[in-house]
Amino acid sequence: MKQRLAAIGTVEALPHRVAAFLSREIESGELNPGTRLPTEQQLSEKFGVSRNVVREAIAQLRADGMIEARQGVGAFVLAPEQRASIRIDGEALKATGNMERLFELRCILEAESAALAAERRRQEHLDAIKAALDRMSGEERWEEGSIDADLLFHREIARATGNNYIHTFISFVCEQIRRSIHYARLTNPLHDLVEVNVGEHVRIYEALVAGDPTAAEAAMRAHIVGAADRVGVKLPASRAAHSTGR
Amino acid sequence: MKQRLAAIGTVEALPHRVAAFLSREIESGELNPGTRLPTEQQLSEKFGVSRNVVREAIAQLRADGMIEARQGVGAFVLAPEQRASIRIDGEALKATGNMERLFELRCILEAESAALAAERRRQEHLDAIKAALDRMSGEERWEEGSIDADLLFHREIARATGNNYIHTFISFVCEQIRRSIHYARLTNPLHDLVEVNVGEHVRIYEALVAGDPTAAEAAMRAHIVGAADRVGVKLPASRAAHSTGR
DNA sequence: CTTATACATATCATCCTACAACTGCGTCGG
DNA sequence: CCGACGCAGTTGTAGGATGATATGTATAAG
Repeated sequence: MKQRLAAIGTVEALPHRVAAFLSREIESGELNPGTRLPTEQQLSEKFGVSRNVVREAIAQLRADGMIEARQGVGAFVLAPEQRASIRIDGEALKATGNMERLFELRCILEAESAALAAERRRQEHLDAIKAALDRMSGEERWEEGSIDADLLFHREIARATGNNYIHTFISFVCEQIRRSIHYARLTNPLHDLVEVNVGEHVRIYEALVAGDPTAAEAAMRAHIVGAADRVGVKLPASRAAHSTGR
Repeated sequence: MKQRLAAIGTVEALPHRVAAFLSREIESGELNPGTRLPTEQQLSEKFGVSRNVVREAIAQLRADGMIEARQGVGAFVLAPEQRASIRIDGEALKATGNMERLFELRCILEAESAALAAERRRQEHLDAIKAALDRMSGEERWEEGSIDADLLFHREIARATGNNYIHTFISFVCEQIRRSIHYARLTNPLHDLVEVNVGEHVRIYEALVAGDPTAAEAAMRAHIVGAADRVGVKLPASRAAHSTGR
């Protein structure tokens, strides 16, 4: 039996499609942890692709920790608890509503990150953050260069926390948001809001210099709510707006 | 019969080794973002493996968002900012200090998560959380079953936020921490602390039922600080301990 | 009958060759 | 000058062949 893989407009590579198919089957519970996958031979026949393609797909899933392959035996589905890594695909962000959720997550992470950074920042961190801020305010319009500087500003703050995980997560989230900005600029004229954006960043920076966690957190929350609004994302009514510190 | 040599210290699979090699080259900056990788042909000669192996290695790196392959052109190193996916390797947690950082991240995420859940939880969420709590307190000792219930408790709270990303992140972080628990139990007798653990969970649950975000956040912070301490992780002196709400 | 050895089989791991699809660039003809 | 075309190089896919490894099964020794 030959199964047709979803062939949406874009020409996604075959291995990716096979991996996505199997991944969905695993996530949805159709393939319980512990069960053995069909052999590569069977899979290649089922999907109508070469074994090479199947192998690449399985290699991906194995790298993601979803399955384990034992030579001479077969490939087995691993329980989520056994997985050694996490991966979040940027593709999934395109679904409606995900942008709001992502901004919400960003708000949580960055607000706390700003507070931690205010406590732990050293001079070198402040210098790096200041440099990004200068690059940002030097630009006339809010475009490629200044957006880079904008994101760098946030990453540098994350770095100042001294926590690599926070830095990694925030870097990732920021990059996802960069894409939405790129998209939003096509429909909205955002240029005249540069001063507002810079002003928000300056307030964050000043709080960091002062070493005031509460002020830094409040400034960051205010900024992210504003930034979300500027790209057309309405944060759900929640504590995200309560930028009153603790 | 001649005994078959047990393959102890099994060699890592070839694709994995190639991927690790290239990955190190990229991370260390020897291969700058934007540069083109050698062709698959050249790489297969360089490493003395088949092109197939090289392809699997590249497929892994591509899945990790490290490189981008364009048909007819070549494979290019992506800047960290351009990566479309995030992956955290469980192996890295073994490094000293990483456990503390992970707990810190967990504290941030879960505290806010609890607050959001207190606002948005529906009856079904409360039921699920209560079920996990009951399963946990039903156990005599803090072992496999009750730890499962413990983590389920936290995942259900994350689910109650209605934000998939939060749920995903917390699920992952929790699973990493489960391992540290398993390890910590080998050296520390933790059993007599069950009541403390359950008590902390009950307070979180009650805050959720009451729909009190501030109390939920405070209870969660207190719990995580306590949990970290019980598995031998000392959270860095920080606002993490200021469970005074906002 | 029990046990151990040898064999057969199934499966993944790797290698190999060939071709298709695509890109970039130079060439050639207008 | 310039556009159409073809060529070489590269990745993507196909399919077979062989090696490595685990598992089951039949066979022979005790």
